[in-house]
Amino acid sequence: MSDLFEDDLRRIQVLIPLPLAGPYDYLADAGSDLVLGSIVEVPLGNRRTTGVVWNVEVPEAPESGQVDRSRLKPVIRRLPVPALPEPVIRLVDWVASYTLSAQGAVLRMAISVPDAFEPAKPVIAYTALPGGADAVEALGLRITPARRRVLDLLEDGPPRTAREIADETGTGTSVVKGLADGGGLVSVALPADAPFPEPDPDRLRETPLSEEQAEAAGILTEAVRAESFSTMLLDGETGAGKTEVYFEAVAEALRHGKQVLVLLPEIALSAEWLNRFEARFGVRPAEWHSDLKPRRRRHTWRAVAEGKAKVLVGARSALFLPFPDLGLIVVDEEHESAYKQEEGVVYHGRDMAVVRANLTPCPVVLVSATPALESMRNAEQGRYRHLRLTARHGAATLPSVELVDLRRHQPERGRWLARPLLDAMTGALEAGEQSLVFLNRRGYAPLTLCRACGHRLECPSCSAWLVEHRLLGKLQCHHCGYSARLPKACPACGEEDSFIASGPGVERMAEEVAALFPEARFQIVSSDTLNGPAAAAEFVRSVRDGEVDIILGTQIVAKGYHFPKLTVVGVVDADLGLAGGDLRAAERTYQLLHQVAGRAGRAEHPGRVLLQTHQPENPVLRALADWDRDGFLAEEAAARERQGMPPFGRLAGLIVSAADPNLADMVASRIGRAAPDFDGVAVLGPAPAPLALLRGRHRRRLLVKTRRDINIQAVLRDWLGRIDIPSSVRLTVDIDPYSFL
DNA sequence: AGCACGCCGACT
DNA sequence: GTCGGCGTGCTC
Repeated sequence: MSDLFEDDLRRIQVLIPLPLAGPYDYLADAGSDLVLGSIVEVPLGNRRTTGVVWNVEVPEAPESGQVDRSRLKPVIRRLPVPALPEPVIRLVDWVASYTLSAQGAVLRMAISVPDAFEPAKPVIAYTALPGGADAVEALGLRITPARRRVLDLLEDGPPRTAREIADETGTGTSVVKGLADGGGLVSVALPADAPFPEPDPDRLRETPLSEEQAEAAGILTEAVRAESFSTMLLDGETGAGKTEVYFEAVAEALRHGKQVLVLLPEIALSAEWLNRFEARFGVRPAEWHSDLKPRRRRHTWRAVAEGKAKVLVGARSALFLPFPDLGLIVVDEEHESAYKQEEGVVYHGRDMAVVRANLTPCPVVLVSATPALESMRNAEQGRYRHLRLTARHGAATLPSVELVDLRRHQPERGRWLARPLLDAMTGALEAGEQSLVFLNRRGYAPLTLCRACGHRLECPSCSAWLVEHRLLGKLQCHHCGYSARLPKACPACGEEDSFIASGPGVERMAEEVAALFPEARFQIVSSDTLNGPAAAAEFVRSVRDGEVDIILGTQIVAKGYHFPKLTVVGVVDADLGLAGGDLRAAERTYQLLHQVAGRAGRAEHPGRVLLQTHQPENPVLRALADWDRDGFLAEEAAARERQGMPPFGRLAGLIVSAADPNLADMVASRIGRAAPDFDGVAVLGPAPAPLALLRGRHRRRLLVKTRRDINIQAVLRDWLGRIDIPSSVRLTVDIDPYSFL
């Protein structure tokens, strides 16, 4: 290679969206327009891949372990999309460092949009030839029945694609192609993707804000105008009008030409939210979630990157979208554990939203009726500005919450609803009102066992019982995809038809309700029955229109919906989430049951909530009965502080998993033996993880607890970096674990 | 994530 | 004698 040639090429770094620890070095033309964040195509092995320019000024440092210049390959080309904004690049670095993940694995979350980097292909659509069928015939084309239907369809209406024409006329696309090739149709190129309409910040509001709302909205809009980083906790009961308040901040960002990101935990269920947004701003926002079709996904990604999508509502992965001009982030239902990603890069969407806002910089608003303990603590410490909304809308009052002591009010044998709840439901039914029976268990029964020998049906690849789903006629594992029919004979003792269901799920509750209230119309609502926005919308409509008397629901009904005629909420087993040694069991149970309770009596009708429990003296249940959220949080915080648990200390979970149980044990104990031994760091384990077998892999767990002033990532990097881990063994690090599974 | 390399069982 | 199973390791 001549010196002249080498001088024209400079060394740059490109991060590739593969689980690689850092960027690779490539060569680029000295005069090329590559900048930090440019999206490029590069050779990798014998294939090509997409990557992002991570560093444009890399000095030659031959002695430093840098890959030798002679091994570097040149960048193939820059792709025709805007460069990744710098805050996104810094976010990727930050998340990788915080979660101890490979940088490339984090980048994948930001650019895993197949084909988004090429100009969109125009869509060809067809319209009728002027002159109709006669004109077509004049071209020498025969008018077959199928062709006739196509021409009739295109007589009026907009241009349609070949696919649409085929579907609407019951032919194949070949008929359309045949006509078009012969010149019998006019083809037009549609703009590839319809542009995202601009939300109108100044569309009239229907209801003016209350004084309290206006004050909170004023603080938020002021933060938006400041265009600097700040965090606000918008805290108020369901029905207090939190959404209207943050919509004002969204409007203010729009007036300043800024983009807005709204994170929601369950995008599929947010038809309600989208309708409210549309009512306020006149158009629907852009959406981002896992079931977007690839085409829509690509279009949305580009529209965000080009600054054309002004408001985007999305699930946690939307955090990594390339907003060039972000002016506000909202995290609604900030306490939701759905924000925690548990697979791959393990991160918490709410926390990373705060980081994203800091790097941008822009304000971030965390919104909840039951804020996470961490968020409350940050508010108390003055790190977050705490905005409280205290009034509930209109005439609605808080529901009354009663504990039903199951030791005193024992349901009949084989039944789960106790007398006080049954009476309340009867009352609602007679008054023409609705009830919700809440049980956070999908399916018919959580456990199926053999009457003859006691054998329990278990998942072959997880340590979990198979759950009977009678509606599907299947047994299912809720941790992997395993599904099977109920066997005729017991696999352990061979006895036939010996299986009995043990314990209730929502399907079984429906059976009980049907037996006790034969005249009532009921509906089961779980993720099995509510699989998609259309089903969710239909459910909401049928309840609103009074077509349902009793809802049997899992946690899927806990959020977002308000039903004016729902006056009784019964929780079948309020103790369900409290069992087990999970750090956040109490907090999560409180949040979930508070939210479920909030479904009762939202209009003029006062609501009644009945919590069935075996431990009415439990602080979580007492706090629920007294509607004393802050008292509960204070008590919970004190307990965590005593134990040095988050947010008073730092916690990390290490999960070692392998197909071979002995190998998992060996590596786990190797890690345990190498554990650092110094003040402020405690290591528990290794022990079998709560799900000791998951998807065929044996799992061992260690918990690392450190003082708050210790950099737990540095401790882990140093410790784990010295351990030799065979490639068949996987080590997952979970910083700030939420569930201990 | 791909894809090649590499070392042990059933076949034209 | 080969074709091919997927375990292991590398990609600037």
